[in-house]
Amino acid sequence: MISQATEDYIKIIYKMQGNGTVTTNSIAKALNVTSASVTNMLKRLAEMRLLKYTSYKGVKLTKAGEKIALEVIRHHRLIELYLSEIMGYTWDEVHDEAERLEHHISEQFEEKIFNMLGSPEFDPHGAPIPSKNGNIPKNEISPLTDCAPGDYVRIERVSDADPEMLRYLSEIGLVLMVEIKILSKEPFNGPLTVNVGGTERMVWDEVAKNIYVAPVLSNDKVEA
Amino acid sequence: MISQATEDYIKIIYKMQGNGTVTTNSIAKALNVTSASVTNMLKRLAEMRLLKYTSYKGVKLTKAGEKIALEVIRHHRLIELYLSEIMGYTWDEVHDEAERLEHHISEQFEEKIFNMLGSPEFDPHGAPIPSKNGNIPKNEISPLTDCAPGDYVRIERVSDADPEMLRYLSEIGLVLMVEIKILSKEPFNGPLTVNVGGTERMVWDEVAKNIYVAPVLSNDKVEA
DNA sequence: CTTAATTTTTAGGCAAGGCTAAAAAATAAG
DNA sequence: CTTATTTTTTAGCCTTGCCTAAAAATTAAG
Repeated sequence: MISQATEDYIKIIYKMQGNGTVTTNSIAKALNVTSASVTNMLKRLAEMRLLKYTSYKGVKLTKAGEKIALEVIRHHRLIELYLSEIMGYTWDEVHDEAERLEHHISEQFEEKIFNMLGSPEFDPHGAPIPSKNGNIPKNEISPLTDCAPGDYVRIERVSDADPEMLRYLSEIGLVLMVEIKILSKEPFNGPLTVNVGGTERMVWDEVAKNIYVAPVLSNDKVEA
Repeated sequence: MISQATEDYIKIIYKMQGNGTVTTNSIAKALNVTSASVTNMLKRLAEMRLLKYTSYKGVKLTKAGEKIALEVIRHHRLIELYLSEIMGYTWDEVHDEAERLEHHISEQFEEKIFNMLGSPEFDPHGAPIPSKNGNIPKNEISPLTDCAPGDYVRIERVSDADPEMLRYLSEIGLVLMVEIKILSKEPFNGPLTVNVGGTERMVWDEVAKNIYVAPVLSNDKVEA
């Protein structure tokens, strides 16, 4: 049996691999444990062949490690969607519940909710749900902070890290699939102004960096 | 935070308190650990004031211990019912899934499923679901083994201990709320014959002792 | 009432996963 | 290139829960 701690380490390492080198310290910060504990755990994970670990260098998941990461992430995101779609949770409530349940559901449970949800590809924050065999649905998105005045975009994903932020975002109407127009943008990571549902909103850096968008194509507009 | 092991001990002790003295050995057998482990754990549980423990004598839950037991049991039975009613699990599949999940759902999750299920009082095996404040719904039932020829009874509860047995019971139509007539009974714990849905069935002791029934009252019959 | 059998506890270990404090390695600065 | 700073690892310790083997207490049998 694979422990919850193991799953948590593997998952966080997988996520961090996406953006640069994974260091002992960064894992420690992400999991809120000491670096000494991390070193200790990394050795054990290496022994289990879930990752390659070179002292003082860094860490890289093996195929086996990645498989586990994807399974846990699949569980997490399916559960988030289930809580939101079927059980009436709001998008700021789902993360904490999913964080615990992801470690304890059976294959059968996973299959049931996957079917009940109609083989979904994205969770309530727009994050892709890895398929059973580890494929990750793609969608072309870029940070809202990269937009320029005049752009017409759709919100495709938001970070689920901070529930407070999620509540604020729904308050001002910045929710998934909403289309917004970029009105202005100040230099030096200054605030943007956007038009969302007819209202003009100021979106400064700390908020904007939680939001990812895709351009709305002209034929999409026609369809709508 | 209260650990899963703690919850498991408390729950099993609570259940065993119902039928006689709870001994170190009996706990060990029920949890499939050694008696030494049990002694060890009992000391810690006593320190936490979840039970009174007298060496070589026995064990008795405190109010605090009972409260925890009832919470866990409430979780377990609500989850079982949810899996069965909403997610399409069969009654032999729900126990194992609930056994893990019961330790990891939030108050919010509990409330949601409780409401989705319409404030239910009994789980899919007919076991009572303790209310939030610890009340246990009553229903007057007796073991099928106590029935006499001529009795006309309704199945109100079955033991959920053995999934195999549950599958067998549904196969032969002995499911919850079914009404059966006792046709005959042999002495010395011999088999009963019963009429279930027009079919005559033999029900011997090992099967019968999983089944609890209530007499069907004449006005119930009229209603039906 | 004494011996045998059973139950329970004690003693000592082990693995997981944490921690702190100190040592060692790597990196950055002068 | 040497010193300071930061990062990582070692060493040693702790708690939770489990184990085995042996000792002690209780219960049963003769």
